Amino acid sequence: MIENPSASSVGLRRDMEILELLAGHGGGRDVDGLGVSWIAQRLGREKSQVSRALRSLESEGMVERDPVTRRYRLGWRLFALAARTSQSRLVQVAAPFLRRLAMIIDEDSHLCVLRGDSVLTVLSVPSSRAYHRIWEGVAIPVIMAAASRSLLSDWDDDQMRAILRAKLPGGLSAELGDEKQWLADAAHVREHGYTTTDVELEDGVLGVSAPVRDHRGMVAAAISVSVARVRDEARLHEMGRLVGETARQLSIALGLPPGSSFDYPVTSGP
Amino acid sequence: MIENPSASSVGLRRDMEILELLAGHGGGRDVDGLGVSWIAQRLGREKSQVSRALRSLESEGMVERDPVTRRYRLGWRLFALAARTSQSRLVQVAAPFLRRLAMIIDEDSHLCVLRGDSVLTVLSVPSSRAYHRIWEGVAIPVIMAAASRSLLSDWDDDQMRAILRAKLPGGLSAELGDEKQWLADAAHVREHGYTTTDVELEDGVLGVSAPVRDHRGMVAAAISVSVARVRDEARLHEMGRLVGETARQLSIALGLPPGSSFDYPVTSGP
DNA sequence: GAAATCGTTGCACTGGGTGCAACTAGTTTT
DNA sequence: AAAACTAGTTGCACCCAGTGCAACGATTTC
Repeated sequence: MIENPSASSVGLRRDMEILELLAGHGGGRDVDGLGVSWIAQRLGREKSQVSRALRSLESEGMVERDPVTRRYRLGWRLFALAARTSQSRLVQVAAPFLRRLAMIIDEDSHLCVLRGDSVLTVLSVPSSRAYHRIWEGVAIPVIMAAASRSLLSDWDDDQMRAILRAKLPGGLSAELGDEKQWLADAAHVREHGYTTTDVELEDGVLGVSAPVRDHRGMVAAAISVSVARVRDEARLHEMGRLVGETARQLSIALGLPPGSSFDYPVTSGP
Repeated sequence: MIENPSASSVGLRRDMEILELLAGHGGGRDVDGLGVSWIAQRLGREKSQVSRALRSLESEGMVERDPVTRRYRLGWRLFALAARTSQSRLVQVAAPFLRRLAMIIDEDSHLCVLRGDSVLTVLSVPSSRAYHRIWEGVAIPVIMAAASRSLLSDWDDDQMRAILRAKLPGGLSAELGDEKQWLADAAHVREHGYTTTDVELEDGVLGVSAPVRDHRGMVAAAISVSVARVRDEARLHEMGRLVGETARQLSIALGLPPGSSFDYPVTSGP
């Protein structure tokens, strides 16, 4: 058999597929929870296998079963474990900062981290306006996230080029912006402490992001704000300065020594 | 232990033991993360077994490895799974708690969440008495909801003041109570685990509410009960204690580590 | 009440996990 | 610098746990 270098055991893979399915369908509006047969069919596995796997997962508290509908959903144990991840601490420290930021500029604010070749949003604070999609827990490819510019900002140019080329499957490269723009954006982050992404992610929305550093000065996360397209260039960069300043304060709250070489002043500039 | 009737598969049990160990020692001790041999010894298992299990877990993102120290800690996948479902799970898990509460005190009980600058009621359990308005799916402004006191209870005073001022359009401020009362109510929540709102929302009705925390300890929702105005102050606070205790138990059911700093005892007091 | 759906269980088979030991790699000791 | 020690990975033979099929009980549907 051809070995996957990062191979996972069959049992674990099956369990993870089940958990992922339960998580994915958690946002469903209809009835909540999934039945054994539905999961089995969706996964292309034996009913019996899924039934037994779920019972095991239940006995460990990873899933729980509704006593009446007999449907499964994710369990308390998973949430308890999640609370102990490194992301969890980050979120708790960052929450007040993002709330304040969202209140001031009244736009959706997100906290994103880099995981592998995806950008994971770990905290979303919606603006006061209407309903916006919650991105928490959702991972999107590096090249499609506005926050990537900040997350990758202190990578070598070569490494950045490498990940961009690897992750741009042909045709997409044109519409998603070229390397030069990425490198320029990263440079802007290094100089000014934030960057704006003029690539359209959604209609009429700009991305403003800034890097958050941990105690060692390494980029640990990024604050990303979706800004409704504005004509006023100056106002956009004023927002950028605000995002950058918030990221700087959050970095210090996370243990970045104030005044260190990484704790540079945030300046507003094109 | 002799024999668990609802037995878990061998592989899963081993994986869970590992994850639990990582969770227990990941919470900021000396150095972050655990090594293979240490885990193996602690679990009384073969090194090789632990080594392979951890590699599988890593490939699924359940754990992640520090590239330099080669130590493992809990991974982003746990966080991502939990974040995506905590919302929808809330209602399912909360339902029995609210039903029980409504049965004991025989008043309308509601579960409310904060969305943007509105308070959304996601679950309503009516009392046995006659007709009461159903609030499910209804969003009302923060300043007009009794549950807000609990939902905002661990915000900074500054942030709370900010949202109050921003959302009080002039003339309304007078009749809806002043900032001091809000801050006092929030403080009461932090100290006693619940609060009562003596501002009249409807005729002769008081609002009793308590914060529900998610696995991270953040306020995720609030239980809010409309109590027919009672003369007896002591009875009101006894109800408050009951609401607070229900919210506490619900929090734990949602994954809040029992005994954590957020899991404070609920006390009845003015 | 027949039929369909959903979930669980019994059982023979086999493939993946297990434990031992050898191995590499890094660090400290002599 | 060789030896000794620690940390982690890998090869391999054995064998038990997981697999798939099918039958079964429990509900729901028509």
